[in-house]
Amino acid sequence: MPLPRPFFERPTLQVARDLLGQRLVRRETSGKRTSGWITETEAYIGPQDLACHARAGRTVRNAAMWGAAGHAYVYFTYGMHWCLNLVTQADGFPAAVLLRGLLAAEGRSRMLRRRRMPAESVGLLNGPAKLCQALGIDGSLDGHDLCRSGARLWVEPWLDLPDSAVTLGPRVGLNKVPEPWKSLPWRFRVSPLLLANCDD
DNA sequence: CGCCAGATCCACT
DNA sequence: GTGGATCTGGCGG
Repeated sequence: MPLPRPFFERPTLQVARDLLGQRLVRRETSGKRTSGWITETEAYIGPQDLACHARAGRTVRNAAMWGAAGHAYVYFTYGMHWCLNLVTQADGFPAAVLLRGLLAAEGRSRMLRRRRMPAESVGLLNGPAKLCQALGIDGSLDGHDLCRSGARLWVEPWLDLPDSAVTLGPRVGLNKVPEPWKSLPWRFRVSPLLLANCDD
């Protein structure tokens, strides 16, 4: 059962926090599943957030972020990478959660193959572009409804983590973004100690 | 280990 | 024409 739309309609920081420990599931045309537990997220909230793609208003690229919660916002960057966001809050307000890291759950060998990595390797899903490549997520899923039955991509409830298992920090890769946006603690991670025994 | 250049597109200015 | 919510491999300490 996918997480329902009301989960995503809440404040973005809450959604980013609560997505940790839940499971992102991708169903391919073959019907096969690949999935992973969410270990790292970032919140991007509104036109005034100067790190958010919506800072310059609504564009073709960021249109999905302005739409209803519970949809995917998938964008292309650096000439070769896709990144996945989950749209939050009210229809008409641009906000989303960037997924930055997963722990492999189902379909590890297929994910390794898509990433062209040998078996036994680490670093399979620890990055926003890596997890998209591993799960086969690209621009064709931009605007995809994660809450509809028959979705190709959705989030399943799994673990509810206590606050003691969550670490906050500044968002990553915001080189030219001015303060205070650059340093706001809007990055959420499952505490590294809890993942110390886990490979990807 | 850490630092950094190069890869490689496309939406936006 | 520009530069990015990134990744990888190469190089030096």
